[in-house]
Amino acid sequence: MDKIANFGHLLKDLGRLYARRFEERAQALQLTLPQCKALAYLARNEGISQTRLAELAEIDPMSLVRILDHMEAEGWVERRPDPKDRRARCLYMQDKARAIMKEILHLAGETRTEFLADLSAEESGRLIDMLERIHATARTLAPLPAPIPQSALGKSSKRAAGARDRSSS
Amino acid sequence: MDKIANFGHLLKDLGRLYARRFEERAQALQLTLPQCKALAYLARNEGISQTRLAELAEIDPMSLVRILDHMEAEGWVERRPDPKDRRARCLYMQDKARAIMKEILHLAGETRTEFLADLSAEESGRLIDMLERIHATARTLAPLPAPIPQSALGKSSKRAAGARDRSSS
DNA sequence: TTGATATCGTATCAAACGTTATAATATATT
DNA sequence: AATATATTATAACGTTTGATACGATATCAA
Repeated sequence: MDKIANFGHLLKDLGRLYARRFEERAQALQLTLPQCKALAYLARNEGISQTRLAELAEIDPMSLVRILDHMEAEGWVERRPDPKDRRARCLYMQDKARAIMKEILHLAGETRTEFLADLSAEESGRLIDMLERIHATARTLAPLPAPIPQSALGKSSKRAAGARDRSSS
Repeated sequence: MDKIANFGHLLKDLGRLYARRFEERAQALQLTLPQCKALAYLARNEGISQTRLAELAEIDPMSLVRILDHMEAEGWVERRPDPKDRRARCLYMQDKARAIMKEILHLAGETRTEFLADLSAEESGRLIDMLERIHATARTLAPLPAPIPQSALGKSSKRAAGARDRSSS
């Protein structure tokens, strides 16, 4: 009936359920979905910097820091100083991580299959294709003028950019 | 290439972008997407309890409490004691909220249109239909045995159900 | 060189989310 | 009626997430 406001929630909720399900399967590995994602990209690009990995995997750099903090502490990955740039770190997988990459891909596949069970292979393909198209569209939207009704200058009164509620299911 | 682990992130990220975009549009109203969602369901069911609204809108009851706290403080909704059950509260919209329901639906429509711009009307319909099917599938998955490797009884050592990282983009 | 600006990684802080626990009240059972 | 159980709403807590700011280093311009 009011699918209108629901479109966004549908996406978000599905993302949440997918992550939860994947992590249920991966609990033996003690790895979260974002961690596995970072690992998957790192596997194909060992030696890159955090910034680069963040770009490739489209993970917020600050989030990546935290992901790596945990994975480093658990011995999955290693941060080595970059000999060319003392600011940067080069990222490497530990053997422990290499050993389970196949398992991770397997779990991801299982989870995806489970979610797409009701769709034909063709539908699944179209779905992912459409989602990617929307994502591309969505990522190029950022601007949007920002009204600024009346209090244009000087006045720094009222609710500037305040703190509102953002709760959800 | 590794769309595998990406499926979940795609959904989650789209949900995030959608909410952000909607809230950009709705900033004049100072309402978040979840708040608008709650309002939309309440509009069609004034007088219901929080539990009921949480069910209808599929919002976690605890989250709904917080959403209502804010909306009540801002004068959008009202919590009245239920004469039949002193535990419960009956929810009502304030005139202030009634006045902007159309606007909310309009903003939601705009946002949705914007996101689905690259898809034909038919594709959009199929997309939402598929997402809903997946959602239905996903919601019935909860169980999954939970391994419990060896330390079955007594032993409450090591990582019980600990705190892992969960960062993301 | 020196100084301005950009970049890399991280700390910090607030908002949001989820889980579990709890007070008050209602319902069911004996 | 008396007791046990369930339900409604909320509190309290810990974790996660996002935004901003910062220190260190690199790069560019003069």
